[in-house]
Amino acid sequence: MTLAQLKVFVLVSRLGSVRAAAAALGVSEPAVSQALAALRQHLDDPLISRSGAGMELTPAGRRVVSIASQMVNLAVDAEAAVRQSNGAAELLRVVTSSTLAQSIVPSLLQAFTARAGGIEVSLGVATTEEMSALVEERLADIAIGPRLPGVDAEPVMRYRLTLVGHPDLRVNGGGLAGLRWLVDPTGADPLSDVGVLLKKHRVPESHIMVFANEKAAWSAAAAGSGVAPAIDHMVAGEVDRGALARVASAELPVDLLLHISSLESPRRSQAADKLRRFARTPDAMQAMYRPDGGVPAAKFRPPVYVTLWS
Amino acid sequence: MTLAQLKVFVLVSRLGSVRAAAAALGVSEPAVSQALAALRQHLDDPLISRSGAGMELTPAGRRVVSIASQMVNLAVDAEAAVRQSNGAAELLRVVTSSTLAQSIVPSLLQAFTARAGGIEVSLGVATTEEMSALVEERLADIAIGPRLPGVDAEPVMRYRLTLVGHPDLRVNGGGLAGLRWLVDPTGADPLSDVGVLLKKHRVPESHIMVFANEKAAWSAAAAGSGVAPAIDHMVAGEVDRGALARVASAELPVDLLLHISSLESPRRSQAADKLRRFARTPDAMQAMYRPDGGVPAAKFRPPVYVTLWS
DNA sequence: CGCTGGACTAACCGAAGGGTTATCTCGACC
DNA sequence: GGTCGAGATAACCCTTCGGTTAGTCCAGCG
Repeated sequence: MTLAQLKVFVLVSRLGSVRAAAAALGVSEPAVSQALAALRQHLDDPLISRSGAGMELTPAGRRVVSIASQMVNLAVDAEAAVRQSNGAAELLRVVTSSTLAQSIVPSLLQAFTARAGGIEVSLGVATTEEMSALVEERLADIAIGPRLPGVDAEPVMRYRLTLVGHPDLRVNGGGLAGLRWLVDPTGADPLSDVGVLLKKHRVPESHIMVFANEKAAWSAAAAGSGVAPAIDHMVAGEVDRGALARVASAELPVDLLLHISSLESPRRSQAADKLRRFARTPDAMQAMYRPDGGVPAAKFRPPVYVTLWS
Repeated sequence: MTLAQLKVFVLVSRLGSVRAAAAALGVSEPAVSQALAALRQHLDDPLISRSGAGMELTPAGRRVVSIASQMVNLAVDAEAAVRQSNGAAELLRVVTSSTLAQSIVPSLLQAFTARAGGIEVSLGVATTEEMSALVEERLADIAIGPRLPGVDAEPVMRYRLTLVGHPDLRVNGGGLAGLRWLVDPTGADPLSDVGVLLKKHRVPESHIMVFANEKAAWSAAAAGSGVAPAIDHMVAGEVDRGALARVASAELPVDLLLHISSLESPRRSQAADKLRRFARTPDAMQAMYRPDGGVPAAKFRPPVYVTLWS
């Protein structure tokens, strides 16, 4: 019985599938399946098993989940305690959507670390569903994205979701469902703002193309391949250049709220608390609205693309 | 950071020495030293270091001990929870002294398991100091031996400690310190009843011979090699046969109390509670006073000699 | 009835854990 | 200032963990 196995088990039970846990952990699905098998053998109990849609915990499994969750939490505490005792930088693990990880969040975090000092930030990308599980299991300290249920979430920023496409593009009768949608991985997350929108308008899978990042989707849109959802002030430069044009419709543009979510106050780390407070300051607003991600154009920094941490 | 490493660290900090922890765990001292080194490296902190007599925790070490202790406890809980959910036998880990493990305790436990049912008992041997640490860290459920400080201890039995030797042996002027003492490993435990006695009378190390078990010490005593402390009713058979004779002195025989110790009520397992209650019944008394250990002479059962459990 | 998605199994592999014995280092202590 | 006890290290071995890819099994479904 290792801590890694316990972590896997907790995540599987929270996310309700081996695949989802594997994705959240950034490993192959057999790796998760095997860790689970090892734990099952050790405890001599199936713990969790498939049952139609989702998985079901055995009586023993139910009890083990809560204990295992505590153990994983304590492991995090232990590492944090040592760091703090030794005056080392606190570690703040932020998780956000693919879209935001490419634009708003890095500049926010950069401003934050420069301002706060003594805090080391790592950024991970996850789906909305994963964010909930990660924060609740304390595998991440802060989630930035849609409002997460079950944890302490507060709005920090209002932003406008726009649709852009080639300047000559005209939307004909079919409405949004008739267009080819060019999205980044966040668009494939059914609980993301874009995902919800696509579902609401019953855009068929065949009309959705997922690109590795938002920039790629934009350039495809600029080439006339379809329309791409974008955060308005992030795509403003392209629109000004004339490479892209906003596409108006009944649903878009729409104003949305960006939330910052973490555990409720006593259970969240000090660093998480600091970031929450910082996110409400004018400095933070300025950083988040800056279109270039806050990084001087000269030195290119590849987007942080860690799915999760060890 | 593995659970095994955490267990080692907790034990070292409780017992105040690597050697003691190694002995308690039944492994070599480098094994413990290495586990500790691995944890130190992982957490990047010395955690604990020698300082004159004993060892001293670093600030980080102090915080990690308490967290690690909780984690080890939870690991035990998890396994117990599974066993219980599945209706498997509860596991009761009893720890006692070498002497008692050869005589009184096995018959007590045998009577207990026969009576209670659904409880699986495992017996380990440890020094008095180790017993305290093991019970407090929940690496054992029950300790049987001298009264342990800091935990919930109650007397369950009165027994007489006698000194036996060859029938022709005469004690001359030198008193107890002048005799050759033939003891089992419990005699080498400075906090055991016999150990306290030896210390009190300043018996020099050179006059103490430690045998692997009490029977061996007795037979050496019967051969005239010296005197052996014994639980009176356990050695009665040998005395009746004329192989040994009681040696009277100012200090011995002496009446002592056998204690049963465990964590206080809410924190101890149900099985531990049952054993405590059983130990006060007449059936238990009868089992403990039976000289042959309750095992029919015909089928010999080797004494349980696990120092600790995995 | 075959396809497909999701969990599991098999076979393999490198890294780490955890054990041993032998040796080194260092502080306490006569 | 030897000596001794105790912790740390070195060298070595074996097992387990944790990861991969490839393939199997099975339920649901068109």
